Amino acid sequence: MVTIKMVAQRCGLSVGAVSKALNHQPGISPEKAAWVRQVAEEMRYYPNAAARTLKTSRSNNIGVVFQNRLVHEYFSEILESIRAYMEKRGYDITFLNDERDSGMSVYEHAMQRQCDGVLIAQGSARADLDRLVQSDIPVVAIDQLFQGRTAVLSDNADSFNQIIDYLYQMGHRRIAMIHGEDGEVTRMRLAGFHRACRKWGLEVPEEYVVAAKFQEPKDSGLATRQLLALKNRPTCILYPDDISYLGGATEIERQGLSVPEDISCFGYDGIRLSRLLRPSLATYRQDAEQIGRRAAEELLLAIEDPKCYVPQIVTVAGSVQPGDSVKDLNQ
Amino acid sequence: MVTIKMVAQRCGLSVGAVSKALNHQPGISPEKAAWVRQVAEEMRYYPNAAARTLKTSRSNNIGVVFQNRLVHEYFSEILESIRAYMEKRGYDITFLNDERDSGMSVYEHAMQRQCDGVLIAQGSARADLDRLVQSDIPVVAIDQLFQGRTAVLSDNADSFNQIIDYLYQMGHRRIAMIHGEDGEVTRMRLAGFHRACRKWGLEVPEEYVVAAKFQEPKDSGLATRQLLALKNRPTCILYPDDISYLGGATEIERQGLSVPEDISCFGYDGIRLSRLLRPSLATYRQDAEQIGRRAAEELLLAIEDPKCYVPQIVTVAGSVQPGDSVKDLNQ
DNA sequence: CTCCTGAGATAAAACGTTTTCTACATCCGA
DNA sequence: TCGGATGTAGAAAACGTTTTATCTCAGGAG
Repeated sequence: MVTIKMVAQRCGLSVGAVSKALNHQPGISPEKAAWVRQVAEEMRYYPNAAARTLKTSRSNNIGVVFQNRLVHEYFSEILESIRAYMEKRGYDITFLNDERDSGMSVYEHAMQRQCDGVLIAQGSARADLDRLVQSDIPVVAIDQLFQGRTAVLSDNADSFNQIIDYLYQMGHRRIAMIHGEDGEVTRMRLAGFHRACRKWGLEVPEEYVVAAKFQEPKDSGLATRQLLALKNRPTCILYPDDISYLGGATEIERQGLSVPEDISCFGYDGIRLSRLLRPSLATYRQDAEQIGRRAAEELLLAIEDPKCYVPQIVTVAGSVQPGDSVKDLNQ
Repeated sequence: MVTIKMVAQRCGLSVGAVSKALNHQPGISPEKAAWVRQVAEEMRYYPNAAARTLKTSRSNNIGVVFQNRLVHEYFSEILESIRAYMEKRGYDITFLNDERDSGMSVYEHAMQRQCDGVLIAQGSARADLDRLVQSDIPVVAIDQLFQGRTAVLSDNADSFNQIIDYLYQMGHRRIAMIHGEDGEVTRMRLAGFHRACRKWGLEVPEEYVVAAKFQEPKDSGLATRQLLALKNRPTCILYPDDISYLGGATEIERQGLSVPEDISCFGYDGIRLSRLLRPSLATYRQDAEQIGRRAAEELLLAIEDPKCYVPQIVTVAGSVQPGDSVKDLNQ
């Protein structure tokens, strides 16, 4: 490790002078400063992160709490987007885990590592997060709303406006919805769904709305069976995510039916795979890349000027991705 | 932030004494030490990571270099497994990026952050990694071989032993293989494929082996078209990964053929999705969870006793996951 | 010629730990 | 009773920075 002391020695200057030069601070002549910077670069000097953090209490490190949702493509994309953006801005990212043996909370973990800010991209464990959210560490949440904190998410309500528009134009009038666990996202989606249906004058029998879990093909399979058993069967089923659709499709086939001939299906997320399936999956594509980037941007704003930062709810537009899983009933 | 000084003050002891108590070091009476620890816990004291790192030059932080493969389920699973294990062992993980604006290499980045060790889980950018690999930072690589460094990967050669056994028993004699980019993994797989075919006396015409890229449906689609155009068409096609299979399946359907009636297909990886497809995908399931865990274990061994650690190549067993995409030709 | 000003540089403190070195009792054996 | 172990505690240095306060030395004004 080459330290600032070595650079100072080589330059024949004091440590303080070198520090000023490297940080572009006054108190050293511009020419000498430039020279020092050049020498430092040649020596491949990079300031020790720990020392700098200790002194300045800024770590250039942001924490991400992610739970185990890493394996869902939608979240992976978000994380990748965050990573790429933060990297460009000179920040590292560290996973913040709650389940440590030591009874450390996420908040304490973040404090201990002196994270400049934290991104929350998970649903459960609210209790543990509260402490963090109420602290004065800058926080931005994804797909989740916290009092007084910025949240970034798809326009879940409006998405159903687009979706129902699309389905209506395809001639669908009996549309059922399988939704995920309760939470802001689900509530927004349900509201959007009902509003959009009302707009077109579509009736939504109570039994057309059935609960399942996100990303659980088995659950959505069960829900699908329920819907298929109805006397007045829907012509189209909306799934809470693309993976759930796969569970539904399995069930549909098991009943001797086929997509989209006997029943149409519509996903959510628009993971890469949806386009590769046969029939290709009509779905609502969430712009994960954008969601991640916006979240990162907001967090940096909050970090750089906490006093002036005003929290807000940022919605990111997605779009209907047409596909063969929805039959055109007009023909 | 509650510091050790506050704890010392509260206990009426010196900072040094408290430090010894907390770290279970001699030089303080056991009873008093226990009491100090209790007080510290009550005060919710957690040692400042930066200060500790600065002093001890151990960060309890390990670097992971991951490129943009985050969005591939196989790698996501590995990462998640690593994360879970490291967390249990009290380590945090930080992404190490090469592409920083500052001309910092991965090595310098790891040094700057004082990473106790680094996990490499990517393919390209060898040049940049060399410096890291040749340093004396503990390193473990996944799916990649470095001179004198531990590598963890599936038994790519033996996997084809199992795969060909399975296919042979299903009556297949003409088996084609689409493989990914050149590299250890691909080389091992090709060798294993040829060896297994020889074992069963299967002839492998040159045109049965065609190159594509990993995780690129379009590429594998092209390769598939090539294979389908052969006079002596194979009865089964092996794909470099499950996602590539999807590209192949699209092409097969486009030609008016169907899986598995006209041609059987076999994937690689065994991502969750493979079981949800219809027809379900026969594939080789890599034990990503185990791969991640073993890599993490090895890295910690290397960290804890660098002198005694001996690098090795760790192969993790996977298994054939049968599926409907392979037709039983015996019937 | 002296005094003041201000720029440019240094010295030193501080951040929160760990660790080494030193000091002080206490206890035991002679 | 005294000297030397022994065990417990404190003081202080160090890790590599940043930052504040202090110093030095020109140069210009009076």
